[in-house]
Amino acid sequence: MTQPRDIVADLRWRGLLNQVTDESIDKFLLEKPRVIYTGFDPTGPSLHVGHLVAIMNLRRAQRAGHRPIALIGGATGMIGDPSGKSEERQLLTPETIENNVRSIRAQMETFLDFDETDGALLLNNFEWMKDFTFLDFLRDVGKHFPVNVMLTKDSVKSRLERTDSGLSYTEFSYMLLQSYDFVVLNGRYGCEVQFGGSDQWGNITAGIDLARRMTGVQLYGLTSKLLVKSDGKKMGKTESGAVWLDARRTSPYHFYQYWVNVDDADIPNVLRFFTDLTEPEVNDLLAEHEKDPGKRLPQKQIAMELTRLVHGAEGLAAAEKATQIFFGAEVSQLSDSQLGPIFADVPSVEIPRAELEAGLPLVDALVRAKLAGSKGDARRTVQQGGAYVNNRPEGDLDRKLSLADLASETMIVLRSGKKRYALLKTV
RNA sequence: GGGGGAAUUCCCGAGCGGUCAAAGGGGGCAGACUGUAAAUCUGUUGUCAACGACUUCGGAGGUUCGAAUCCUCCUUCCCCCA
Repeated sequence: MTQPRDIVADLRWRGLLNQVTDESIDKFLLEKPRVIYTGFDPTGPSLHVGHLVAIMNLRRAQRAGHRPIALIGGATGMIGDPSGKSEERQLLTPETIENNVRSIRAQMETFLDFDETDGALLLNNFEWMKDFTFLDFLRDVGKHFPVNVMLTKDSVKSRLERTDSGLSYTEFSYMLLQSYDFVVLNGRYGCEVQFGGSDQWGNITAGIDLARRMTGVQLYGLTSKLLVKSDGKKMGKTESGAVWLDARRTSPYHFYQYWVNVDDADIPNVLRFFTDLTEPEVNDLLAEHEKDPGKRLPQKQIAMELTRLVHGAEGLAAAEKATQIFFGAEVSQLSDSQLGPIFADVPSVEIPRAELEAGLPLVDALVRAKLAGSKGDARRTVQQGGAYVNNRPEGDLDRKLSLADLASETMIVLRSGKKRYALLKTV
């Protein structure tokens, strides 16, 4: 049995370490390979950037020599975790959850190695919760939970202190389910450590308490910091919503662009939190950036690393290709074979060739391509000099697009402002 | 159960019976400066066949030449007393 590398030290230099349930956890994890789990509730149809740190931590644990378990909360997802939530959650239907579980399962496989013996495990707590009767649960699990202790947990307390939204018995019970998961995973798979975000502290310690009461074992927990951007917003949120890991929801191009556009102020944290780069590599990049910020080396590195990890080499190539074409010089004399692959990847619209032959007003084209919310909006963009056709600025309100504007056999590149692109394809 | 207050555009928030498509701020979009960054400055921000027209101020009616502004009922929320 090989000795694992120091995962706790790794998390510490990355600035990810928030709290540990026992200071000796680093020794515990150095002694021999351990089984570590993190839970993911299938509240959405896909994982998003908000989940990424937790996933990366499991990945780091695996690379350090441990065995990670990604637990999908098919059961807990039906209840809704009150931790960090200010209001009662809307319950999801079982069908929705089932669908979510399925797609999350697929995504998880790109981050962890499930193949080798003792490789990562992907489990669903619905498996052991589904046949657990309410009476049995109350007798076997509930009995070990003193309500007065539960009431002191921050996740519960903060909700009770609010006058405008209470806490239902259902959500109150969430903690019991997650605690029981830990006990089950320990019993079945020898799992002894739980990782989670800082909002999971209460649930993790509750699980450790439960295990001690039910089986007498000593389990460990570790929470990581949540990354908040310099502007105080959550990482991975854009105006239009979450940045998903599912290529159908957030295309590799957009995913890549999201990271290229990370604020300078957030660069150090993003490098440490989201990439596998080592401490010297990170320091080098930061030093380079300091010398010549204009090159935006770290941004490009981050975008490259993460796009490759999430969307594979092909996804990265597509994203880079699109970036290259768009952010290069004037676009012309391209071929469909060059533009084709990125067509699906950036916002695109198809228009009948006849319309273009007849002369399609630029203003209409901008609206059709969703680069403008209305014709008035489109007019404004044009008037203010923010409209581009094939990267050439167009300030004429009456400008009509014609066949002569095609950048390739069938496509025109539209752009609004500095970096919002769309493709127009004739059919 | 009784009494009082509120609901305005993406959000917060001002709003006199006509001069209200509705102050101001935030956010968004675009321009300048840059580095596809931040900060800053500028313009813009209901819709359209656009010097005009149409649709908006919780909902439904009404008063009036004219209503976001007044009246009635309804819905929702907040506060005070029981």
